[in-house]
Amino acid sequence: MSMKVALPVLCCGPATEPIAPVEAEQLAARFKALADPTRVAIVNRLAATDECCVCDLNAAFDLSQPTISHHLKVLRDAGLVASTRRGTWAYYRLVPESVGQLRQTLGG
Amino acid sequence: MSMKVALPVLCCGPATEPIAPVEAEQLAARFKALADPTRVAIVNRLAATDECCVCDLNAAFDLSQPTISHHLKVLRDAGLVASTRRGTWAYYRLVPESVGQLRQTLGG
DNA sequence: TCCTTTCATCGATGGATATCGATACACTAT
DNA sequence: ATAGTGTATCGATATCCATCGATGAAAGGA
Repeated sequence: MSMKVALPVLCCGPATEPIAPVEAEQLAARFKALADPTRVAIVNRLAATDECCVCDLNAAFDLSQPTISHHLKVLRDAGLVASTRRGTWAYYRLVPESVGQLRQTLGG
Repeated sequence: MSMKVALPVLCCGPATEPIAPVEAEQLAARFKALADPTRVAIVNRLAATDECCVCDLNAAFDLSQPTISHHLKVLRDAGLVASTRRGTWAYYRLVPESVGQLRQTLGG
């Protein structure tokens, strides 16, 4: 009988502690909010203008108003944007901490 | 008759040129590749170990081998990882340029 | 050659999502 | 109050995706 002790030839060692599952889900949820061209464009616009009202986004994206509202809700639920109502209009802005968390995950 | 010339009260001006649609789709496709907890964890692991064989990932993620292979394909198709076959094993590694592009999009 | 191991692909399925029209809600002005 | 406008939600539908078992392909060892 060949003892076959087979030294543990790890192809790749777990160099550092793997990411916590709950944290992976958090990050994935936020990346998913960016997994749509319209939402990428919205975030890009918000990054350039600090604040933006929905009426302007409706005009900019050749999509129905409910669809834009849906995308904004997805970004809101992910914590990537925040909204404020002033009078008739709703204004949206980025949440820098959340965006920064994603950037940091990508090796920032 | 009140002319109602309504000065163009732009809620928010388009401060800079909006992102090109084709570029938004490119970015969204890559973010979509990260829109899954398992894939976030894989990328996190690759970022820590430089190189990793599939057999190790299969052992690490409590998912079936085809499922892991599927996730690796998604990451490959998005250009976020690359693979090399050496003998029996396939080794995966990050593609730093692609990851960097995403980081830059997030305000890097 | 045959067998084993490693990895990729295929086919199916349950669940999520993007989109729209219709509708409800919130605010302003008359 | 009533009307009008800006925004959110609802309901429906077509498409996409994560997951699995089964199978195929490729490499190495007996």
